[in-house]
Amino acid sequence: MPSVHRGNFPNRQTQFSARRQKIMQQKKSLPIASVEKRLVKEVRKNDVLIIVGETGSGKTTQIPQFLLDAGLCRDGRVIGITQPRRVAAVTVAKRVAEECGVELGQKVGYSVRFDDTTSGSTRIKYMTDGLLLREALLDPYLSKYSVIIVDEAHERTVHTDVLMGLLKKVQLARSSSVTDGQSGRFHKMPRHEKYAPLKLIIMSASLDARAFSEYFGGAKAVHIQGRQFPVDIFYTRIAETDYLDASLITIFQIHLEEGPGDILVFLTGQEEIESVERLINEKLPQLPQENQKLLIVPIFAALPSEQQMRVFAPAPSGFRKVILATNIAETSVTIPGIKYVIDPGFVKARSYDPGKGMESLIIVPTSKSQALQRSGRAGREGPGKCFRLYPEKEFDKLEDSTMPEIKRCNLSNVILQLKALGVDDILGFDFIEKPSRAAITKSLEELFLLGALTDECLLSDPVGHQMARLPLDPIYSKALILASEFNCLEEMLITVALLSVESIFYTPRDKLEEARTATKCFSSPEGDHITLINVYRACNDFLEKRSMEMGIAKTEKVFRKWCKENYINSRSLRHARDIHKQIKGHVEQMGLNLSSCGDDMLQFRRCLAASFFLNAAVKQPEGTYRALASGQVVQIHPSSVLFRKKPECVIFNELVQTNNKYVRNLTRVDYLWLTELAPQYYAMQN
DNA sequence: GAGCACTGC
Repeated sequence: MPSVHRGNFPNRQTQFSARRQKIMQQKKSLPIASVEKRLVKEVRKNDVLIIVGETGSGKTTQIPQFLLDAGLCRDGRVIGITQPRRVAAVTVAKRVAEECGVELGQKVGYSVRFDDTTSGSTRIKYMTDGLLLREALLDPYLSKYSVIIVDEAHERTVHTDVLMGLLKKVQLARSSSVTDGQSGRFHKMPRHEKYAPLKLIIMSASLDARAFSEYFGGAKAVHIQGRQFPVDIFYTRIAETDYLDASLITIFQIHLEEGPGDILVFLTGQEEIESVERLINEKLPQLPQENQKLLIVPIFAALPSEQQMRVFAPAPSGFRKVILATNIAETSVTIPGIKYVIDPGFVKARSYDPGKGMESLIIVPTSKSQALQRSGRAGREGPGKCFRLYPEKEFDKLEDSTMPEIKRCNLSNVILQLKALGVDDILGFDFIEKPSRAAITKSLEELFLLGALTDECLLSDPVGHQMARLPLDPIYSKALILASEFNCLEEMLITVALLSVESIFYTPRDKLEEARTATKCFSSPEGDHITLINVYRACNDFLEKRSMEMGIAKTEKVFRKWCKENYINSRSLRHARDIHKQIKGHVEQMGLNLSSCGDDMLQFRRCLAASFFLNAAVKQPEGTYRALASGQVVQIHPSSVLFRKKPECVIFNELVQTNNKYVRNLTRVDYLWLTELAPQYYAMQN
């Protein structure tokens, strides 16, 4: 740079202090700043406090700082703040470290799976709720925390719900004034002076704090004002029969009649998004030339991240951006520039049928709070408008809030963790909302069949305890334990890592043939599990050969290139590699026998049969399959390498209901292996 | 010959 220009740039020191000044100003202007004293007083006075704070109140970043300044971290103890999502934990921690003027990982840090920045001097610790649950397995009293703040509690994720039940117990066990023998495992341990009382703060964005307050014995609730711009809500006069068509019309109506500002449309899935995108692009040329400046940007979780990033780029000058999004834009991703929201009122949600042991995704109406959350996305930067594509009287009929996830999912993992935490009576556990008896019984039964529970329904030793230690689906944890006996733990580690992530195969519709040719060289005639291992090892071999020649940064680039060339989703494969590394560490610590079966894939397939005997299916004369455990008639999913082969007997990992009932991720096995390797179960069946 | 909202350990 020519030296004459140098004087025109502020030096780093001035830049730094200018930024700090701006941060301090922003901090002071937050609605929460004026109630610091009152909040601290309430926290001191109440063991449990519910804080209702609307979007933009600053509760997540400010309250931990208030409490630290007020001296709640004395004796080296920590304020823990849980978040349902990793990104939130990471970004908020970075922001707060900056506000405090400290290096991340010192006074302020975060800890999420695969990424822990905390140190001995960390006093404000942001983390995911699932991680705190794991910590409780090692430290049942959560003894290093003086305060635990559960943020975004209104989202009611499984982890948040279990955590609240657990924290209630921990608080009771740590309070010196209470003497009871009803607090699960805690009564087995002597109450000790070193466990100072634990303060709990439950933070929620939903206006209704009643459920939380009642759950915590009538806990005090305080409200904090948010900073949200007004959003006008519009309804249709009559019910729409086709909400995709209605969305399309509304997009064009806004585009032609309303002022500048981007549009966010909430659709239920990839297919709908792609079809609306196609329809817009078909209609666009029919508009007058000057009205054709619309930029369509899709976003959903399965989209490769480079394409996801397109939503953050501003539209070219004169263009209006239309974002077609799934629920990802409701909470996980905040998109700037949105002034108009179109909400057809539907969402794709998971549901679980304990009778059939089957999860499925179904399209259902949103709840009121979800509709509110969606409309709020139009008022982040200025006043906005939200178009709900249903009549107002339909809104009144919606459920107030979405059914908590814990009532819609398989509970095996939850129950295994609770058992490991010393909660033996699952039906009697104080859930904020109790799952159905049928769902609890079904999962208890499954855990029993996997050998995790004894006849008395207690955690078995060592199998049950080992399974609970592994952060995996219980059936995969069991597979690892068995694999060490079958001498194929190396193969099984790769398999369960890959089964734990989204599909690693990336097949864009327009390049179907190329993708197929690319992945063909990995496929095994025995089934999908060995095919997955082949991909994983091919990638490893490639990287090993290359990494001798280059550094880490370059390896990363080469990794992405390899994935792209082979039509592999690099995000999924990286995730699987992280899981593989983490679980490998766990099984080594547990002293399992880390051996390989080499080329003896028969041995590995026998191990698969022994592990997944609950998920076996046999071919029927018509060519369909019968799942042995539930008796359901299923088909092989077309993505399987066994789709055409149709072997007599298979084990599978997933049974999903879409247009048909499909099984996915399968391997060919011998029916006789099942009766040999799981005789208790197959004798019972016959 | 299909189609998979979103998180998380």
